[in-house]
Formats: sequence, structure tokens, C-alpha cells
Amino acid sequence: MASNKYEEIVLAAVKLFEKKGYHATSVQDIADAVGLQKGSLYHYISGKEDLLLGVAQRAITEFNLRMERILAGEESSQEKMKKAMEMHLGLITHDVQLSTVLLRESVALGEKPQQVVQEATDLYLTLWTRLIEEGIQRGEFRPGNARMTALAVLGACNWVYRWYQESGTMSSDKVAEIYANVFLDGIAK
Amino acid sequence: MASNKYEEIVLAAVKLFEKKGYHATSVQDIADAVGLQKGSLYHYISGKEDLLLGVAQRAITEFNLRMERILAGEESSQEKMKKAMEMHLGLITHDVQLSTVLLRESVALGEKPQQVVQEATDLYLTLWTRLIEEGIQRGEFRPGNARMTALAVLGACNWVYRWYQESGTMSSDKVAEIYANVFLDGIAK
Amino acid sequence: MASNKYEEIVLAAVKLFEKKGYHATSVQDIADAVGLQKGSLYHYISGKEDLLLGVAQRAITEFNLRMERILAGEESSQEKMKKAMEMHLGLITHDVQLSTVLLRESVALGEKPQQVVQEATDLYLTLWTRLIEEGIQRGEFRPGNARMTALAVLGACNWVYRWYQESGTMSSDKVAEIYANVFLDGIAK
Amino acid sequence: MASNKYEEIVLAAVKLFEKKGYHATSVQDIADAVGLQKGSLYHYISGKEDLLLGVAQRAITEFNLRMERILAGEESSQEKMKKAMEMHLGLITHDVQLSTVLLRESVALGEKPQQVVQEATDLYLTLWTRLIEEGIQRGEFRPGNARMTALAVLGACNWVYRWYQESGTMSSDKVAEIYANVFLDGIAK
DNA sequence: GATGAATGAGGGTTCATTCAT
DNA sequence: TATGAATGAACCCTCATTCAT
Repeated sequence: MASNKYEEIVLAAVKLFEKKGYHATSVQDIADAVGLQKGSLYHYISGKEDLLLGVAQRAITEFNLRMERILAGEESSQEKMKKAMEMHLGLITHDVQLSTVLLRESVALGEKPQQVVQEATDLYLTLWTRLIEEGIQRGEFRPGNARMTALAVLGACNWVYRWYQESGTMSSDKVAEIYANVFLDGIAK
Repeated sequence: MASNKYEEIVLAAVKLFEKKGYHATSVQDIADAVGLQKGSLYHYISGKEDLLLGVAQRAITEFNLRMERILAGEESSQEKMKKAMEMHLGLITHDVQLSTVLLRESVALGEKPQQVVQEATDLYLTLWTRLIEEGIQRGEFRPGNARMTALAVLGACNWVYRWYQESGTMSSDKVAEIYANVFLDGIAK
Repeated sequence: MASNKYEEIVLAAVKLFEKKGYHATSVQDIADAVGLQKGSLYHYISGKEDLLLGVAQRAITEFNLRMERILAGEESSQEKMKKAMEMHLGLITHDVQLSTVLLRESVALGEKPQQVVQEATDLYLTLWTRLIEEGIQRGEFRPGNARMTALAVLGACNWVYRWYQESGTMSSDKVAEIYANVFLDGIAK
Repeated sequence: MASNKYEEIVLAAVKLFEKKGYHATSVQDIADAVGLQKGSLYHYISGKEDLLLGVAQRAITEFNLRMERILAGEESSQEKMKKAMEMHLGLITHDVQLSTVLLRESVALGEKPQQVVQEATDLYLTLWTRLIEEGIQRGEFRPGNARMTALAVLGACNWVYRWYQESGTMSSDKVAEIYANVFLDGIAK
């Protein structure tokens, strides 16, 4: 399968983009990582930026997909919230590299591609906002600015890529539990 | 003021780094922005990276300074928490450009300078953690992992640079109020 | 021959280094000389300095190789001395450009590469010293400080690159003969 | 005296040119060494190259002056030869820095200034040649190509700057004695 | 005499991309 | 499909020199 090699390239790119950053990663680096010559890469990719775009899209798409599945469920909003946080943090911690590239390196994209990612990201925010709005309507959550709340939750969760290390002692589910507690019940007594 | 020009350069750099990103900003761009020849810049700066480091340090230092002042106060922990969030969001929204450079572009720094920033950032986290620990000890906050909570709050607050626009209708104090509510009381009814 | 181009580059570099000096020779000059773009050179070389180092090593290696061959011979020490001088002056005059680069431009190398060349040069001095020591032991040469004598001979021979011109009327063998006479028998009656 | 400062500058330049080489020495370096600003230097010198030229001329002039004095003496040619070698090696070893700049860095000069130095150097060779020719005419030296012999002697003596270190154990007079023996009597038994 | 800001050309090097083979 | 030579623009930075103050 031809796409096998492409997959290999994407994987190598993710790893490198995460480790060195997009700009510091040269096409040569990627070629080396997959055992190809620089020029040969261009049979599979159409450019370095497209590679980054692909990676970012792959990542954000997964988030959106899972979030939609959770929203479609029948649980209470509180339950959904917990599941959503587990999902989000699970994805982030399970593939910190991919998440890092999405969250940290997307800026390197040009205007157009960046907007593509932005739109997918906006959708994700919308889904979260909807979850919270539902909770409010159902009387499970306090009334309030749902979008702002969603931004707070997402900010907290996204930030995790900056400090989470797989080698650490805390599972992503544990983090999710703690974060869910904080957001649902607050920290004040 | 002899440092007038230097200040001008820093300001231009911040603006450009925020708009285009550190890597996409050339020294030429900065020179153009201040009406100097490329080479002339080097009377004021010792390199592009040092410029970024300076900017980042300037930013994080301000955060730490203010946080220490808040910690030293006599208010209740809840009050301090609110003030801290006001302060943090105030700084971020007041100079989104500067904050963006700190939060988004610091990765562009080499190992050594990045560590310098990291240390200052770690200190900031420590201060926040201390605030929360104090609250727990005083019985104002629920017992829990203070550091994790601090990370949640900081994540939420830092994320603001990604969506906040001065031209928007919401003041930073309003955001702080909402966020403080979320974190103190939770969103669940 | 895949290295054809590399050889071409080295040759051009030698010529330019000799004519203008290492520092006054720009990478652009070399590129022009071989009909390549500046950047294209870097497929063959890893930097301007490495080019110089390569040239210098190529030169000094040849000297050492030939000197070892002479030392291994069975002739008398006087014969060896003559042959060594013929060899040394032959190399210098046959490729004055290369010798000039070795003798005059090696200083342009950084500390590390310069030491590499220095070591090879030291070896060469050692070989000459050994030749003279042998002569003393065999009773062919007067007792004396062999190393100092070697330095005198080498100094005299190396200096030749400063005044020898191929277009001149004197063959290198003639120079060698004269120099051998001077050193073996002295100029005093 | 205004020339005091100039002297200081020349001295600093010599030291720096010797240590780092002409090209690697910046005008800033020299300014730093004398505690002046870069721009202020230009009240004393007309350019970096002129500084080098001045240094080189100062050096070669001294050689010529002393050689002429020796030639004018009444000693035997052998005596003169010894004295000339003592003088030459004395100058070189006494101020290795100055000699190094003359012998190693003169290449950095442009065509015109280099020719100026070359002429002075040619004169020096002529003086040596005359000394040897006299010796031949007086029957003290074997007949032969006086210029070539002079080149051999000068080459050997000049080379000394490459290995002589003041901290070493050998005085320049000792070197001169050894070299004189080598050249006068040869090394063959 | 001294300053130091400013110049402006040039330095070596990197790199994403192309394309003939 | 794979190569690797070649491009050519852009990069950051250095530096000798000038000149208004």
C-alpha cells in the first residue's frame, strides 16, 4: 500500500515537530527519519506545510469526532462533562506529541491553512459550548455564559500538554477526575 | 533617555512576533519597523534570540512581581484568588501581544534561554500553588492537589490570549469575574 | 567518477586561496569558479573551513607519505637527505598553490582543525629529525641537535613557496641540489 | 605627545594581530584594548589596513637598518654571517609578535601596500646576498649562487617564528650559534 | 579629541523545492 | 518509485568606516 509510506512520514514528522518544533525540523530530518532522500519525500507529500496541516487536521478531527459521539449520548450533562474531559485529556496524554503539534505548532501555518484548522477548532469549542448549554437547560449546571465556561475548561485541559509527561505517575484519567471535580464543584468550601 | 531606541525596537519586535511569529519575523522586518538598517539594530540588541528572551523575561517578571504582591496581602484566600485572576487576565488582555509572545513564542528559544524562562514560569506556578495551599490550610478551599488545581486555573487563564481581542466587548475584569466564579464555586448546581 | 565535482571545487578553492588568501576568498568566488550557485556548493562541502582543512590535509599527508617511504629506504643518510629535499622541493614547486595554502593559510583554521594539521606537521618534523638522527648514529653527520637541524632545513625548504615561480628558469631539482650542498657541506671553505 | 596614543594603538594591534590574526581582529578589539571607542581610533589611524602596513614596515625597517650596519662593519664574512644571524634571530625571538605579524599577516595587505613591504623585504634579501657574495669574493665562502644561499638562510631563520617560544629553554643566541654552524660548516662529516 | 549611532555591503550558511535521470 | 544535484532566495550577523554632536 502506498499510503503505508505516507503514514510513516506523518508519524516521523509528528515526532520531529514535537521534539524540535516545526521550523527547526528540516525536510532533510524527516527524510532521514524514514530512510528516504529529501527529493523522494515529494512523491508522498506536497510540501512541508501540508504535512503540518495534515497532522493538525488529523488531530483536531479526532477530537471533534469523539466529542460528537459523547454529545449524542444519553447520559446526564454532568456525566457527559466527565466523559468529555476524560476523552480530551486521554487524547492529549495518549499522544502528547500529536497534541503538542496541534496546539503549539499550528501557528507556523500560513493564513489559509491556519484558518482551516481554526474552523475545526471553533467547531470543537461549539460542541463543548453546546454540552454546557444543555446542562444549563436541564438545570444541572448553573446559568451562565456557556461559551466562556467552555473556554475555561478547554484552556485548562489543553494546557496539560505543557506539563504532562507519560513517565509521570499520574494517569490521564486521574487528571480528568481532578479537573472534573474542580470544574463541577469548584474549589471553595 | 538613551534607551528610547531600544524600547522602540522591543515594541516593534513584540508586535511583529505576535503577528507573524518569531520565525517568520526577520531581523529585516524589525529594522524596517523602526526605520533602521538591519545591521544598525545590533547596536541595541545582541541578536534576534536575545530580543525574544528579553521580551519573554519582561513579561514573566511582571507576572511574578504582581503575584508576590498579592500573596503578601492580608485578604482571605478567596479574595486573593479573585485578585490574582484579575491581575493575570488583566496583564494578558492589556498587552495581548506581549502575552502571546511569552506563551506562544518562547518555544523558539534555544535550550539555555528557554530554561531561564521556564524557571521564572515555574516560580509563577509555585506562587499560585502556594496561594491555593494557604486556602486549603485556612479551610477556605477544599482539600486537594493544590498544584494540579493551580495548573487548571493557569491553563484556563493563559488560554485567554488565544481568543481575547481588545476590540471585543468583554472587559478583562468581567472575564476574571466569570472565571473566578467557575473555579471557586464550580459549574454544577 | 562521482567526486568529479568535489575535486573541481577543491581545485578551484586552492587556486583562489592561493591567489587571494583564504579570508579574501568568498564562497561566492568559489561557486563562480565552478559555475555553481553559492548554496549548491554545500552538497559537496560542509563549509568553507572544511574545504581549507581538506586542502591542507591533502597536502601535508602527501609530504608525510613520501617522507616515510624515503626513510624506509636502504640508502646512506646523505643520499636520503638529498632525496628528501628533492621530494620536499619537488612537491612544493610542482604545486606551489597547494603548498602555499598549506603553509600560509592554515592559520585561518579554527583551533581544532588547526591542531589536526599541526599534528600532521609535527609528524613530518619528527620524520626529518629521525633521518638526521640516523645520520648522526651512522657517523655520516656531525653530532648535534637533530631537531634544530631539521627545523633549519625545513624552514629553508618551506620558504621556497614564497619566491619560487614555475615560470622561472630553475628546476626544483636544481634548487634541491643547491640546498643539499649548502646543508651538507656548509658554505664556508 | 599625541603619538603616544598612536604607539599604544600600534602595540595593541601587534599583540592582537599576532594572537588572533589580522582578519579575526576587529577594529573594536583594538579600540577595546586601548580603552577608546571604535570611532575615536580614526583620529590616530587612517584604517585597519594602514595599521597593519605600519606594523609591517616598522618591523622590516628594523631588519634592514641592522643588516646595513652589520654589512658596513670590518669583520670577516664569517663573522658578519654569525652576527647577521644573531641579529635576525634576536629580532625575531625578542619580538615574536611583531615578527609574526610581518611574516604571517602581510598577505592580508592589498596589492599596493603589499608591494611596499615586498620592496623592503627584497632589499633585505639583497643585503644578505651581498654579504654572501662578499664572502665568496674574499675566498671565505665556497663559490655558488649567493642569492639562493641567502634564501636558504633566510628561510631557515624566518621559520623560527613558527616554533620559537620565549618560555622555551633556548636563547636566541644559542639558536643562532647552532644555525650558523649548520650553514657555515654543513652537517656532513 | 572623543563619542556612538548609523551605515551598507558583504559574510557564510540553510533550506524547501524542483527536475532530469 | 527513487535519486541527488541544483537552485535561489532568504537568513542572521559582522564589520570597517563615517560623521554629527
